[in-house]
Amino acid sequence: MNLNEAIKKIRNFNRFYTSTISVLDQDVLKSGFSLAEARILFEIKALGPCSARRIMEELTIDEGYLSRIVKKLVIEGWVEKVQSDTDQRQFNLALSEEGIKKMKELEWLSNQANLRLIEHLSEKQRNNLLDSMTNIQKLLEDR
Amino acid sequence: MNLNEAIKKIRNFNRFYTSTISVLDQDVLKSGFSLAEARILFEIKALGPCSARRIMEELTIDEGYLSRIVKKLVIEGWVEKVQSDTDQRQFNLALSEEGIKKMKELEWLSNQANLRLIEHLSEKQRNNLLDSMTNIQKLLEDR
DNA sequence: TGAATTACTTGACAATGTCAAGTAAATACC
DNA sequence: GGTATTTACTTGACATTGTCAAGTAATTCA
Repeated sequence: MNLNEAIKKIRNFNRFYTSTISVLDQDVLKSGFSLAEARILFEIKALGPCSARRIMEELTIDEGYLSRIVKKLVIEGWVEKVQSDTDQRQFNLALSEEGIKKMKELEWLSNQANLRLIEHLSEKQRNNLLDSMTNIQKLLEDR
Repeated sequence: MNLNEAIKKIRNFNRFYTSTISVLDQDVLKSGFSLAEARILFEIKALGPCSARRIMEELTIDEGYLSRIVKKLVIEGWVEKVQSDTDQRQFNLALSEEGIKKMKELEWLSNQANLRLIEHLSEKQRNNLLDSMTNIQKLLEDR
């Protein structure tokens, strides 16, 4: 297949996969969190207690916007915010008990959605799918 | 690989591929169109002259919002809107000359972005990549 | 014919995101 | 040590994006 055909095929796959993933995301976003809120919560979960600055290094997000969202998450009880001992300008952000529970729920929803994606496959097909994913990732990841 | 591991792997791939695609989209969205505008333009391009109603069948979008965006696209000269002969409530929406040119430009940008994605691959690797994509699509598309 | 439906528009508003100025703490420089 | 600069976060003002429901005119159905 020549380059032009290849690009066409890739764009086709991109369209297909975007719509597949967006279906998966719907469940998680039924949680009542906005996309930005969810991204921030996932980041805090992934990083563990961290500063807003640290989150900004990971996520492309406006500083003021982040500040306001964190404020909201704190008010709603998902996140706890404690001024840092070593630097009083900073705050340690961490999931509250409630937040941890909620994030587990979201993980579960996401897992269910992904399960629905593959539950119709045999084990052989499933492994085949995973191989293809690994393959794509390997080919595209170091550019 | 068992189901739980499989789901984990798939979620990992989803994260990877979302971020890959979002890099691709950035170029196109530098065109100055909002996401909604771009989606509508791509839809008009794909469908050819069509009504707003027809676009709503394809895209999930609020009726009023669509109406306003079309209005804006007409004012900016990308789209032409002609009242239908057979049903005076409807309007035929089509790309203008300018719109056609602009969309070709966007296609080109998107192709370039996708090219950058694969230009480091040998022909063999490229075919391998495409095979994997075809494979994933086949396994996931009819659920 | 007139009641219901359809296609689109508009007003009011809510949610999301951006920019720049502001505050206070930490660091750098002389 | 004092002050200038930088850093971390906050806030106000505003722009963009998206939603809901009411409104208008044309069409369809009974």
